[in-house]
Amino acid sequence: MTQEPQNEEKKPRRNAAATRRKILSAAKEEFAQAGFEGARVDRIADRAGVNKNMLYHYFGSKDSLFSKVLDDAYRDIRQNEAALELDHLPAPEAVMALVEFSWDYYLKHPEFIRLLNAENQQKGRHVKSSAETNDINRTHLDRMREILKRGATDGTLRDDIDPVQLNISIAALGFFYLINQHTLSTVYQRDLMSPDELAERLRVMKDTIRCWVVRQH
Amino acid sequence: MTQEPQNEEKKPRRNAAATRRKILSAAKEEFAQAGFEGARVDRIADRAGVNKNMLYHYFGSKDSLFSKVLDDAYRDIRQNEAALELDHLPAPEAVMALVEFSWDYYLKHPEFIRLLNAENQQKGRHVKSSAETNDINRTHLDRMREILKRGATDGTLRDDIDPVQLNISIAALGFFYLINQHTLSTVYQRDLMSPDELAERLRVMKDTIRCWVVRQH
DNA sequence: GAACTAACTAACCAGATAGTTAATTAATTG
DNA sequence: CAATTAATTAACTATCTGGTTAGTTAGTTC
Repeated sequence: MTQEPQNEEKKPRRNAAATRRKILSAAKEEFAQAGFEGARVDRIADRAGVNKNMLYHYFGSKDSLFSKVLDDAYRDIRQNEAALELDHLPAPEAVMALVEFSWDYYLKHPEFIRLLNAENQQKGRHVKSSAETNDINRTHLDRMREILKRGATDGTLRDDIDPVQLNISIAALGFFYLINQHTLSTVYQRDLMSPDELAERLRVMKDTIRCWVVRQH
Repeated sequence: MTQEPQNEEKKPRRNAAATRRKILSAAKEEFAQAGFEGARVDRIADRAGVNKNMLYHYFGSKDSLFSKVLDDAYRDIRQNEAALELDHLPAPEAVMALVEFSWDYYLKHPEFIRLLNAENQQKGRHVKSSAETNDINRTHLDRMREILKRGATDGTLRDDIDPVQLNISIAALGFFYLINQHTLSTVYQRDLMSPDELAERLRVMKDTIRCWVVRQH
């Protein structure tokens, strides 16, 4: 009894699942902070509190580890997005909800945009070979297509909006602001990350997108 | 006479100005391609066809060299922008001209957006200490402020548009599309860099911004 | 409880990395 | 033309890099 404490979770000295999890979490942080080339395998191991060889044991290489981190990141944002209940909303409000969602998600998960950035610096070579991520994003596009169709039919939205262009613009307005916060804050001499400025940016984004997609009467 | 050819430019074996220029040009390419951490000092020297120590002789360090490259990039885009003759245009058209300019400039100078990206990955630490870049960008903001004031006065533009937000949105819609072209093309399964798609993106950007800034009558 | 498997560790490696040193040589100047 | 200065080179260094090797040890299975 004394050997196995009962009211604490058991701490086996070996735990493959936990080790994998710790590595993935540490890798996400490190890749987001430093980019792919800037990330250091030793630093990931240190952050995870794990021997460096464990990364190679479980993931094979720095590249494969990054691919896994990226896949997980895409899955998480799309799962959260899919959890929104948009079907009962009027089409214009559904679009506004998506603008708000992507902004909130970027703010809550700053590592997401940095990982995407890192991947594009690598010319998207990891994401190209991920069938899963491709599936995930296809349904994401389909959802927007549905909303636009619904809005075009009931006359609330324009009928000539390309869902790809719209998705890109929604992401762009928030993503660019956040990823370039350092140069922008310096150049425009304003703390663009203050709560007031963040709220204002969301207002501008919604205003801009609404104006573009809503049918003018 | 035969020693110094007259109809060719002289090629002195030593040429400080030319060496500096070659280093800066090579550094711009390398930093844009690989980011700050990913860039290799040896590769810059090779590209420039110059001994590595020349970089240290003229620029002191990898960091200072990057700062210089970044400053030059900002100066170039703002100089080109300032050369536009916008005063005689109606305010809405002046805004459209600026949307078109930034898009064309990004396409013509893909290294510019990649350098900005690299700098933000470095948390903007180089640009913070560049007084010149700050000056350059202040006049860039003033120009937009003037256009908005003119448009608000003559009733063609809304009078509640923040020039900072507008500048950011204009940059965002193009910048994001281009910097993330690899993941976006994969995810949406479309070659977003084909001439047709590029033209369509400019159309969407102009449509979006016009709709937001123009006063609805 | 012996045999086996998978988790884990430590020490190591070859090549790369930013930056330095010290000497050489071409242009300039008085 | 001698002295000086600035451009240029090659060789070097200490440290870091992703990845490997070879072994040890904790759980599991039969």
